[in-house]
Amino acid sequence: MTASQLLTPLKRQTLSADVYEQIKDLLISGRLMPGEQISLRGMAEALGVSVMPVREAVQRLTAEQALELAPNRTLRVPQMSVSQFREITQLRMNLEGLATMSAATHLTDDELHQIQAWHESFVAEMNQKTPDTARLIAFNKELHFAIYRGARMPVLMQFIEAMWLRIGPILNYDIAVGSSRVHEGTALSHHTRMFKALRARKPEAAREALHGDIFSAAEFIISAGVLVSAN
Amino acid sequence: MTASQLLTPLKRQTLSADVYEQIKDLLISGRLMPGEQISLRGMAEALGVSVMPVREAVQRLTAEQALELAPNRTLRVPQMSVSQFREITQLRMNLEGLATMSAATHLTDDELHQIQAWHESFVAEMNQKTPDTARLIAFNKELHFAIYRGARMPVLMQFIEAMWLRIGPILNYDIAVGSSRVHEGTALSHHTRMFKALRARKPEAAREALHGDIFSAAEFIISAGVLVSAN
DNA sequence: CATCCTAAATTGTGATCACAGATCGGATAT
DNA sequence: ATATCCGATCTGTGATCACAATTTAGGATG
Repeated sequence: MTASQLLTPLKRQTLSADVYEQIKDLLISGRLMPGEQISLRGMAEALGVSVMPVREAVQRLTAEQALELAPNRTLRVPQMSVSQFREITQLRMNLEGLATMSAATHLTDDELHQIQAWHESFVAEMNQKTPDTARLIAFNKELHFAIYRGARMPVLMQFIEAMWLRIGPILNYDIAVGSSRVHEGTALSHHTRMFKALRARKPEAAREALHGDIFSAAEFIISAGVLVSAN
Repeated sequence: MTASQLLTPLKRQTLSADVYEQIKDLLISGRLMPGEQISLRGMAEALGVSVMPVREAVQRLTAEQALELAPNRTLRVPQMSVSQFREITQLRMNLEGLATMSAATHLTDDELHQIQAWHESFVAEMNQKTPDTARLIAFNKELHFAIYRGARMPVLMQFIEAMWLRIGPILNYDIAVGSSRVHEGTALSHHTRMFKALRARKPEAAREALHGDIFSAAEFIISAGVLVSAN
């Protein structure tokens, strides 16, 4: 084996893809608030590139409705209405439920251990005196996606990512307001039930636990009143 | 009402969106074959615009996996493997089934009549001595999407369109090879059952008819051998 | 002190040029 | 006649400029 084979390429092939991943991360981890404005030139300057790569990245995110072009020709993170959120919640229960059931029958032992590791990281952070909400969000995401990857359904995976991309900013708004202690306590029990069902290879039980997780989180978000009324 | 309100805008706001719709139509109606190569400059010249709008349109289609960038830096319509097609078929049954059930309870009478009109157009074309396959494909698409629009679920609608965009070229390859008489005969009975169930406001029955439609079409495509073996 | 109007700055969109990598073609050598 | 090499051409990607539409700032006027 030569030395060059040991190296992992430092730079991505295209700047556009790189910029896309960065903005996507900002959105999915919730560091961009709904309604916040984005500027092509501002982004380009902040990233040290020309506007071209930013344009293509933003174009793609706009296509995925993760960003929107206001009639005033300004880009911004879209607001979300209650009905939109309800629809996405219904689709999440359906699609992520399907992925979870498939994962229950396809997961390898290694993958199961990886999932357990993320679950334990989540629990550990919860037990801190002052849990870091950003880390909780991240661990929660890794836990869920580790499961979905085990479904062996790449197209489904893409749809799930698209939904998370759109609800990411909402989750942020939630933690920005603070106080989601109650919900996170219930999230824990759902995660535990889900993991045990996956380990026991029980698809229906795993899906039911997931449904409980998604549903309780959605109820919390809706009751928090961070969503706009009409479209 | 002034005269200007009667006019429908001839030109779209952005050329990019216009180009995107055109290429999307080419793909979804199946006039681009899997493996066929695309060139930015070629497309731009054919459409009479510069490469910029084509770049953004193609970028978006690549993100939706309706086009792919080969390692040789050439753009082409992706091939589809049997496993990919099977996954999309499963997701179609799930998502389009969900849309159909929702439509069964939300459809207005006007929308129901519109669906009937598309159905009858399909039947009429079938009864021609030499049915135009392109028209059959178009009527079939309009019929299905008229139903899905009635579901009142825009996010779901977007996912369904993304799936049709990816299987469009396969449908073409099918009709290009010719001879899908048998399948279309069965498609007709499924459509009739589906329409009657919708008119009777029976969600489960409508979904079952749709499942039959999708499943039989998928079986035909797979047995036709137009899909590649591995990824 | 409030209001209106004008000019400067900022927005996304489109066109053009430059560039590196890959492909294809033709000529040369064996 | 066949293989090989080298240059012309084509590919997508990135940067820069131009433009129209919009917003914003500021000054003049009531």
